[in-house]
Amino acid sequence: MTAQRRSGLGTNQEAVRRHNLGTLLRHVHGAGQISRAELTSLMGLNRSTIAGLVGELESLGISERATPAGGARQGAGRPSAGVAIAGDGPCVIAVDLGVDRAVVARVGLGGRVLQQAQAPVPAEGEAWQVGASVAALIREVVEDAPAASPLVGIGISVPGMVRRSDGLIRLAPNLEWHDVSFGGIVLAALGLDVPVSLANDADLGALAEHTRGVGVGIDDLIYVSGNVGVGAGVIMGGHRLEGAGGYAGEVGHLRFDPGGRPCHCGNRGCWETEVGGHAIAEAIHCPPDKVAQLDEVLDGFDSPSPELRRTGTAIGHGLASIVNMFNPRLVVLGGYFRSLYQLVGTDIEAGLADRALPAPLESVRLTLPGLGSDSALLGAAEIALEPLFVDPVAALGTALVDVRARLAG
Amino acid sequence: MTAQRRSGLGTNQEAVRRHNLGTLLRHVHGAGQISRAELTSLMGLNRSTIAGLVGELESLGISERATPAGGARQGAGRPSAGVAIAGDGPCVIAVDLGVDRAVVARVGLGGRVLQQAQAPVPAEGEAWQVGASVAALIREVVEDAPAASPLVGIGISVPGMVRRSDGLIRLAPNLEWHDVSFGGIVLAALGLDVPVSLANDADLGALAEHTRGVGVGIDDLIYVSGNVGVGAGVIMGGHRLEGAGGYAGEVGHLRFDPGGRPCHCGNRGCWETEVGGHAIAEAIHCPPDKVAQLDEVLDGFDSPSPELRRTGTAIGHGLASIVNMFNPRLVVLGGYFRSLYQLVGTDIEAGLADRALPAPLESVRLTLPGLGSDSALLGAAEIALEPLFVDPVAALGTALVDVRARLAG
DNA sequence: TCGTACTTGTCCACCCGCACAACAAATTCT
DNA sequence: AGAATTTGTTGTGCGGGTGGACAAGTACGA
Repeated sequence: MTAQRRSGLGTNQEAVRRHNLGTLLRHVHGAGQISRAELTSLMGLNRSTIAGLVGELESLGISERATPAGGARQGAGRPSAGVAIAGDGPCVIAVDLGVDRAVVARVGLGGRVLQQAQAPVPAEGEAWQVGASVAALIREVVEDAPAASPLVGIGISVPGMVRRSDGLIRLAPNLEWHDVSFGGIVLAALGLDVPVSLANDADLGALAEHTRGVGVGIDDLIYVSGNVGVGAGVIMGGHRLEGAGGYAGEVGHLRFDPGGRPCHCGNRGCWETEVGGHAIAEAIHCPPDKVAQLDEVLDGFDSPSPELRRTGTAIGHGLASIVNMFNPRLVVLGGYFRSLYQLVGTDIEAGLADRALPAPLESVRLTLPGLGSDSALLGAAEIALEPLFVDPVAALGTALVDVRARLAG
Repeated sequence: MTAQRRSGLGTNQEAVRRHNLGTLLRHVHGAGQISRAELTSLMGLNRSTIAGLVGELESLGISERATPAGGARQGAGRPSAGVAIAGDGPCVIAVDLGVDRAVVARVGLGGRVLQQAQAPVPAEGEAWQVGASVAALIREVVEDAPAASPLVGIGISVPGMVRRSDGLIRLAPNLEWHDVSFGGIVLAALGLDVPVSLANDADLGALAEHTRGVGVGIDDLIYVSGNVGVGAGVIMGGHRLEGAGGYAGEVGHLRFDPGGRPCHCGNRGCWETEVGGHAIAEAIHCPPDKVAQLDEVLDGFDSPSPELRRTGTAIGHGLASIVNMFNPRLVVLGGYFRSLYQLVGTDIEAGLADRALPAPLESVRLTLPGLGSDSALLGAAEIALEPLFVDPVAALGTALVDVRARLAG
């Protein structure tokens, strides 16, 4: 839902104002704090126009005037006034639903995590149980929220396939969920009605890394996440690749070896059967019930075993297909691929270099996430914040004020 | 480059006018002929605004008033005046560079092919030879062009990987070209200086099918082209997927069978080694020198042989990986896949259904191109026309008037 | 220490472009 | 033929970005 699709519509002047106000807020959000002078050059608008927009943002209670960034002051001239996120400005709830635990945070503009809480998720938990657990965490997290701070929405990261039209969880294999309307469940448990956005964890990882991680300024990147299942979030040309239903990026089921092991999807030799959590757990003789904590197990290794090195090569070979398909500038390795990259990075790189075409290979770089294990959580915050950048006024109109009181009552 | 990437810029009112004029022209271009009433509802602007824009288009010599579309007239009320492409309106040169022949056309707005010519391309021809040949075809094609019709640019479809930053042909395996600046070569042979755009043939096929083929109104589609090599053009969310360097869509080198045949790319068992032109030619015992005319050979078959059916299944299996990755709504089978789809379509469909994930599978459809074998040519015209839709006034400013005279002199 | 140069914020008039309303024109329906 | 309907045309109004003039605030140099 990044840049809304105005497929062929004209632009009237009201839309201009909306767009400019939203874009300005996006810049403030991206930088956390920014001077009006920088905004004028970034947006290519006149000083007076920026002044008007900043004034509107302030009167909406979103931003506030900041002292001219005391630090690096360069050149002569009057210092430019800073625009900063207001202390009790709008916020969102971000939920990272993992296979074994849920993390919930209240996040403000600028990606600031204001409160955070987490709880284990019972294995094979019913959706409504998990929903109740998440709702409890949300109550906890808004406990200290200032009454003036409006809640714009809730963003939820899901380890599975999410239909983009309505946020239905079509399939979350490792939660054993089919067609679950988790957004509705959480809202019902809270007794609230705010906009809820759900998306795949890898998609959100990509979004977060693009907005405030290693991918800032890089418009073609892929976030490959190893989390029991293997998935990818793709950003191309600065936009999220969603696909017709929202299921794009299912790289775990790329054909890898037609003679390979059977996959839970019904096929044989999917990439996931080689580099997925269960395959790796088996390779390093890790008990199956600890697959969810595979990254911690892997972090315990200090030297790569031959099995792990083979896995690294397989990761590289799979990445080669991905790189050939998408030609990204950056591939971010998330989930337990993080740990693996630190252990057998050279094997991954070698496997990639061996199988990728020269042209896409020369411009691609592998890297670790810049946000550690918070990528998906912060990505969930981003999609919930998104409406603010499309139309700040409208988004604040539908936002919820004094959430704490409403949840108490 | 559909909606240009104003990455974070603001919109001033000059940009509004540009955008609206360009969008209006895009609609006229898409429909060929359209009424002002339709334009008002499509663009969501006021009648009078549309009137102003249409007036500007007419005074630029791009469009002209048309009688109210004599045909289906519905409802009461004054009939709406039509907007049609002007007879001597702007045009472009489209070049479809094939492995064995080059097709050149002069194409006007609305995708109308005004003149066309073609010539064989010598096997292993040097780039400058091919360039001279193409230049001759261009001269031929502008022979009868009205002097008033400005030439906006040249678009060239290339069977290979094209760098998007400058249009350099990095690799065209079946022409045996490496790092060829074909655009410059053609311009030099013509002694002209007009904007030249180059792109991969599959990318352009996707673009053309999306603009005026079977993919009209479908924003997530893939055009898979079998043309000696196998490539794909991807349109997602209505935008071309280009990738960092412009090489996205190299599906021919997806890993298909690690124990398979060696591929010219240096690997083993790429999809192309199973379903590429040479593999198919071998399977049906077609002499290697007729690979370029494989579609004609295939059209000679009236019943599918077991070898072809196996190939069909392999195509389906490969498409499954593509569908899992991109989740398109439509997959268009171009090149000799057209002939194959007519022969062994059920095997292709079965192979796809067998291997794709349920969620992406349920919304995807396979189909033949709506533009036959002209997809790439018309796509080349589209990229050449593209600047007109971004800023008609500027594009006409750089256009070349009275091309015929200039080429003669 | 003071003056100059430079950059930015603020205020103003101005212009551009879209919206809106009123009227005229053209066609269908009754 | 007249009513209803839809659209083109025209003039006015308004929103919003632009640009200039001036003030404010800082750095640099004498």
